[in-house]
Amino acid sequence: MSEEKSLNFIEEIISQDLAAGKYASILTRFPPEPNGYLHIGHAKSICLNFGLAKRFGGATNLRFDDTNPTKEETEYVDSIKADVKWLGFDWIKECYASDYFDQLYAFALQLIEKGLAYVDDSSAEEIALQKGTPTVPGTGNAFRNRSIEENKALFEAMKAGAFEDGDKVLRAKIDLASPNMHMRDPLLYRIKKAHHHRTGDAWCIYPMYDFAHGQSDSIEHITHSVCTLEFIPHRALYDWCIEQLGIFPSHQYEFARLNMTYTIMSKRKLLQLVQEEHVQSWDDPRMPTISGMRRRGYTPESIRDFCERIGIAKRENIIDFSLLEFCVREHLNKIAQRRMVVTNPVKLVITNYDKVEEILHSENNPEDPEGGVRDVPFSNELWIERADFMEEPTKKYFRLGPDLMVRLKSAYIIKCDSFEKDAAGNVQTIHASYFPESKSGSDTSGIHVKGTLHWVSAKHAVPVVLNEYDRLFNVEDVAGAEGDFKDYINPNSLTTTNAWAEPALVNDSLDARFQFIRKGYFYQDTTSTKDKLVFNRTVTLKDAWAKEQKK
RNA sequence: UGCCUGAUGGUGUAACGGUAGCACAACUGUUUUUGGUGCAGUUUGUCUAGGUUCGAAUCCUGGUCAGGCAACCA
Repeated sequence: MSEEKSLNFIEEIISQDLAAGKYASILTRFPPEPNGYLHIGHAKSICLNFGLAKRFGGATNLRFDDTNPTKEETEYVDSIKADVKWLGFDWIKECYASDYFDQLYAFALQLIEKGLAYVDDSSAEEIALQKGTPTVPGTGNAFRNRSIEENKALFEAMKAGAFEDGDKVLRAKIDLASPNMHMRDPLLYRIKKAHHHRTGDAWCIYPMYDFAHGQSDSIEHITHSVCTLEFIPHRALYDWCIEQLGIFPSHQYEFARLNMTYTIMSKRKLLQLVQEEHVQSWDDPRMPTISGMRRRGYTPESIRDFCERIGIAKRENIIDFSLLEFCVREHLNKIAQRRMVVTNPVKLVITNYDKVEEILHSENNPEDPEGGVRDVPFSNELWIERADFMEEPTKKYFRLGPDLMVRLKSAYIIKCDSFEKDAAGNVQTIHASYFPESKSGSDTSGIHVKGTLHWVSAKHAVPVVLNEYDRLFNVEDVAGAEGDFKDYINPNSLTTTNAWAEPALVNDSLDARFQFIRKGYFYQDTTSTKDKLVFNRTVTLKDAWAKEQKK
């Protein structure tokens, strides 16, 4: 822990609490509802909650906020656990709000007995109407004055299944004129005759968020309950419940959720993308989900680094996607194995190469002195990138063209002597001669060239499929843009191409990170097999030449 | 018309009454067998009007702007 780094406002609070002796140690929690897959916004919360505990010597619970059976599934529980683990965090306890249903029910009874809760027979519409508006106080109804005995009997009957969905609700009796809408007799329990993924059909009444979350925190003795800004108005109710029940005083603190350019962070909208098949699945590499990012090739380290860099504050924010890309490039640059892959090939024939073939050696990672080298076969017929040849080169073009010289990476310097075109006028074959004394590592040619090209020996090349991704949306602020967010979907977010790769890739591990030289960072897709290698582009390399060309 | 948050370069985030710093982005230059990486550097900022103070991004008052608050969702 560096003393240089300043504390964010939550760390500030915790260190003060600890210094004041308010707690012996801290306990945080990460409380997802298992109704979808985790996304990068959750990663921010995960890194915060687990990071806080780690930093201050505490622990973190993983708690599933499963109080709405109609939206939640075990599939989501499993994916959430896998994602948190993959990110590199361990919870001390795995908890479920549904484990507290008995206790929560008892709490509700306590409130009824204190005259602080009542059963209301009104419809949802009537209740909404009676709540008034932010500027007009709400009005009560006759149900508000039911006796404690009647409320108790009615609530017990609710639990016993005597009523149907929507017939009755349990509400707290607080203040119908409160300037805080959430204090205007909020709903505590509703009837839902639905199957719960964990409690099955044991219950037909389920607590609302406001009656489950704070109490769950309290039951677990969470010291610092950290959530996002939209829960600020709920805090008064959170505190009210804890106070009236006289239970462990957990405290809620709020920070601004993550927003990022060119993507969305709403579970509802992400679900829509999946259901309407704008993407293939929750773990589609274009999705901002943890599982999508994992499949795309992001490393947990880079995501943690990103979450560290964006900081924690209370103001709304929208983070440049390029910061995430910076983080993943920085990590991958250090660990990725370099390989050569040609995507849009054109044939290069070395006319004066009189050997059949030879094995050259190329470093696996110039950033890693221990990284070693690999064998790369070389022969007189190679594939190079079509974009690396220009019939009439411009001034700053450092690649191949008539009479121009370049180095073939880890091989020889060559000079273009001639080229052939097909009937359509496309360059088909390039003829070049090589300088035997310019061999990499033992170059005595004295020739200096500006450009170095990647290449693949044609007869040794193996076919691979590349999935190259672009941003999912074509506006920066998708959530803030007018109209339907789906109008801004980038129709070209996925490009799949066939390419030629050097043979080493066939024997590489499925989990290895690659940099295809001059192309970008790639990671094998979950569908990849030895017979059909499929790679996903995690992120491109920075491309100064592309920028230059745009000018 | 109410209540609650917040406002520092293009984007984030620090500075806790005492030199507005850091990162990303952008732009130079340099190194380089990846137009990658590395290295050096440049540009750009305290919402506004008053007040307190020797001194204000920071404290006070008014204003402006942005976001949130009424779901039998979390």
